[in-house]
Amino acid sequence: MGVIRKTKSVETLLAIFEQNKDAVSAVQLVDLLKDQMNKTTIYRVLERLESDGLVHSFMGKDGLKWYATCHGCSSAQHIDIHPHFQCQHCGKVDCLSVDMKIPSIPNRKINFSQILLIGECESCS
Amino acid sequence: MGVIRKTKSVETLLAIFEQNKDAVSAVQLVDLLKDQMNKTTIYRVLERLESDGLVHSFMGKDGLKWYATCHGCSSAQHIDIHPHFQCQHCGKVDCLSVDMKIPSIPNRKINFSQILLIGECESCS
DNA sequence: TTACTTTTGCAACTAAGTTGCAGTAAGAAA
DNA sequence: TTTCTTACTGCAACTTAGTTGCAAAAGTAA
Repeated sequence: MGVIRKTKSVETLLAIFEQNKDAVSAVQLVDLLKDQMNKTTIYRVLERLESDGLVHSFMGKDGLKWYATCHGCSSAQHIDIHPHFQCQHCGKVDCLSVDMKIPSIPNRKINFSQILLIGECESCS
Repeated sequence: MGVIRKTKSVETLLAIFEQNKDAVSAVQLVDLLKDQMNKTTIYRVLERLESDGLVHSFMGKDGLKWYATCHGCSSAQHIDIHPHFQCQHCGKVDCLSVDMKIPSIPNRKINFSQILLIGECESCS
């Protein structure tokens, strides 16, 4: 890990994440890039980008995997844990920069969290 | 909705939820009951129980659907929204009775939330 | 260029959850 | 109790997200 080669696929995906402030689902990427690269490649590149700390992943409300760029993470640690928002109507997801206090729970060690707020986005309400 | 018949399948599932304080995944139920009822039935009964306010569902960290009994909900409204905890090692999930403040986000209407805290449970740490 | 290693494409697979339809059983009405 | 209606169930086939194994291609360092 950490030795990512700068291949065409990697550059293509990174470019998409740079342009895109919102999160992008794996499914969207597979569809978007279906003429340019194989879906297996997409899933594997995303895996590599994540383990390298360039993007982070989380689950959307329907059990699909979403990805977005990281800020201040590395392969050693994903510190950029923040809530996400998903619109019930259009399905769009984005990262929120608010920070929510994680309570401590007796007898359990909490390592990270996935907070998804669900509702209506600006264009849908 | 609201007109649930008390069939054998419904009673079987409700009995499991009564015995079980932890949440149960659909997959676990399908496996547990594979000799007693069809998986289609399980998914459909769960759907009915949820829309009737008897159980609530949410996504686990691996994108599987989990269910747990509701307290104080009805078909009209699922008020029993609380965080869940999932153990990274054994995969077990349970409902937490802490309550977390949901921030309000400009330009977005938040209807509900899915908060999953991930870490190590008592028996795994 | 050579040699080595990572990355890619392909095809086949896995697993969760869904759908359509015909048959069965709850339970209200007679 | 029997009848009738409608909800419910089982089956088989399907859909879809994501994974795996392997051979071929492309990075990279020397």
